[in-house]
Amino acid sequence: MDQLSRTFAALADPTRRDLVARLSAGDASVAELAAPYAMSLQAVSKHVAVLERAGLVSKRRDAQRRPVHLEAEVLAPVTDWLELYRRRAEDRFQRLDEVLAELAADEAYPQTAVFARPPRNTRPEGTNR
Amino acid sequence: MDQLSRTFAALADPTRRDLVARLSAGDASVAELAAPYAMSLQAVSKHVAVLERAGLVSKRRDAQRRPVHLEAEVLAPVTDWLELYRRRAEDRFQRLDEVLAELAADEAYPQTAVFARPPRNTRPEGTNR
DNA sequence: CGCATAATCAACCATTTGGTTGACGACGGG
DNA sequence: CCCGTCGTCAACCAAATGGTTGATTATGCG
Repeated sequence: MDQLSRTFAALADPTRRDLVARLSAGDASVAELAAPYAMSLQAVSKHVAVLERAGLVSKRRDAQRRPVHLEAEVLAPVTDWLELYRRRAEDRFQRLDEVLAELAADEAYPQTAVFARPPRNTRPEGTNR
Repeated sequence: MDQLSRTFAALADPTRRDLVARLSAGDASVAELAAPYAMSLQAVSKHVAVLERAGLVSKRRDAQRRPVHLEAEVLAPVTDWLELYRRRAEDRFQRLDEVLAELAADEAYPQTAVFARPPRNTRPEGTNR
């Protein structure tokens, strides 16, 4: 699994998002993290391990405790990905010449609408597994 | 499953992210979307359904075709969530008085480090399922 | 009408996921 | 030294995921 998939998957769980939220306020041990939840310590330990595999979190070593630290900078690429395609879609939506082109296309192919015009650009990123 | 989890989960798959990327360039039918992949049309249809359940995509109706349209605005809450906690972590990292407070705490509780000080704020968002 | 195309539905399968309980290893305090 | 705490490892389980094939439903074209 690629990095971006691991990160999105890690954040797709409400418990793990809550862990990230709490860790944004400061480091915490696994036991401290586990306390509020109605689930076993082992389950929380697994959640932390998922965050760690995604690079979202790291563990120090302090006696028996393993203080967990949020690596907030790895959130940036995720934001970047989201913003790239959100902006791309909105830019396209707002461009006037595009709208005019669609009108022209509607005249040329009245029954097959906009989407059916000759393909323009497909697969901006090669990302099939 | 909550909205944010559905969105993150939808984007955790490379094929689905590729679909979003391609749809950011314009609407496309399911068959058009399926063409580049080494998988069945039904599989792609399922992927589109996942995106639709997450609200990332909508389908129009045009004869037999179901042109798929990217609803880019639902990406915004995801970006907002990410930026909130990234910024919170970085702000904390940069605040000088925080650093001084940690030093003071280290003197008060020498063996139990920073993370073990009296809890400050836990659970900014109630999000355990 | 009858056929080809677009898409979904349905059943099935293998793998992953999120949780459990139980056992174990590492460490520090009395 | 021994006990209690912190954390992980291992095995297990139910449910969700990502794919398959086969059948079914709409729709437009000749």
